[in-house]
Amino acid sequence: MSSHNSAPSHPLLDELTWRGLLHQTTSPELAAHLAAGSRSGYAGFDPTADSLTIGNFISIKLLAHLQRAGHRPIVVSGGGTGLIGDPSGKSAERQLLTREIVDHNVSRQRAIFERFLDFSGPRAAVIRNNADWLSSMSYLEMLRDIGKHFSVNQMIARDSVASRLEGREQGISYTEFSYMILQAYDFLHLFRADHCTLQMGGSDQFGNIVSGIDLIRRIGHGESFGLTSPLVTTSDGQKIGKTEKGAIWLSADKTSPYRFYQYWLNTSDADAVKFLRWFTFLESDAIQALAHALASDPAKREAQKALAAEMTSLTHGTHELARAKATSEALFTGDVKSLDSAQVDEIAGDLPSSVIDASALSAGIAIADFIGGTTIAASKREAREFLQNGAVSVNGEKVTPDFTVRSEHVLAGGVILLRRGKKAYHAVRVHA
RNA sequence: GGGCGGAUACUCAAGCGGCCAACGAGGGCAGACUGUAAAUCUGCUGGUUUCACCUACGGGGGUUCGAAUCCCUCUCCGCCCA
Repeated sequence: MSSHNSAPSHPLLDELTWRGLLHQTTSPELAAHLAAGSRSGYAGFDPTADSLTIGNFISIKLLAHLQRAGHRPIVVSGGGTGLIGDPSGKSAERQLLTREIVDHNVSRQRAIFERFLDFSGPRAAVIRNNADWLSSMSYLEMLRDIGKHFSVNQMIARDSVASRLEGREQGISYTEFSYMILQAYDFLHLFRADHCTLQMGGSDQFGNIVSGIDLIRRIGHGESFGLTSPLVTTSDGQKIGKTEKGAIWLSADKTSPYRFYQYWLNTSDADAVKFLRWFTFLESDAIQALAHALASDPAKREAQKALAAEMTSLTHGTHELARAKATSEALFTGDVKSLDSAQVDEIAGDLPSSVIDASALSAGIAIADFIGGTTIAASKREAREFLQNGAVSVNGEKVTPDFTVRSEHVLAGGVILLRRGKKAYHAVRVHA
């Protein structure tokens, strides 16, 4: 196993380098290989969920950069390996997914890739499902033709395996132990079927990538390459895209465009420029300009705004971006009373909401009771606490604990907007 | 199979008959300061009709005026001996 960080000399590698997305390559020859012709390269994705998160976005972006540099990206959905489970980076044995779930997830993820990669033209992206070649292969074939080329001595030396062998309490099953053979075989298959000569992935995939390259050298009698991106984290070492409310997904039904926009907008100063390089396709000049803007007037948050705008339009389109921006604007300026009913209705659609009967309101409801059943406060006890702290607003105006909600507080769109603290909103729809 | 130790709130981790809804740390949430940032400081972090009651310390049963704390049993986990 060897790695190289020496100066790359191909536009793709240069691009990834200045963006901070190049961790290591398997060979210094990669630049020459890319320069000599149009190549095909792939990255794999686990079908463990029916969508993808911004944690997966870096791998998607590697493929996108590859395509922009004149090569063909191949998305490999791990429909077959997903039935096994990759032990890399996992401390415990994983639960196996059923065939039905994996198939369903693979098909749902397709739609996401179509937004970031070009599926037309001479360098059209393609999607492959490794279940197509893995599931038809017999166990005997696998052992005879593939397994023969793997040394168990090397396999157990692998970090992902070694860490599981150390502690007797966790262990690793034969199934997961075999994972690396399957992934190596994927690369061989793609090498043969699609002339694919490059595999990309996160730095934790380096070992698996090298296994594939070795296998191709041994029985494919060809040369292939690997490239990894660094593990991306926030400045305080947190995983990106993990929030208390769950991961940030790339599909609107799991993370609304508004929430998506807000996630990026809330990026800390320390991370903003880094994220612009990692996640957006903005040019170096544009990012430098934003870096200067951030340094000279951080309060304006221009870098964060650009990041949020870029990511939202890229992922959900310009129409959704405009909506997310408008919603954010209205909510955070507190100026919700001047909105017309259509606008209020749209905003309410982006927020967690609940329904209340108009008749219940005519008598007036104490604010603590009103908030109790919403996402603003988990219980009435908590509601009282927030009210005591002065954390609650109704329609953009701070309220006191003795406030009573009445019919007159219903906005044009038949909605009452609640806010707790700075960022937690809830819409109550009033049913006539 | 035998011996020993353990299972406590989101996590780690005290408590070992009443002063325990349960020390402390982390996390989370809110307030102040700000910029929908970071850092810092303060408060909160089981529920309700708030100073009272209810539900909780792996499951079930028991002792006691009273148990997270003692006893029995079940489940799971760790260590040691076979």
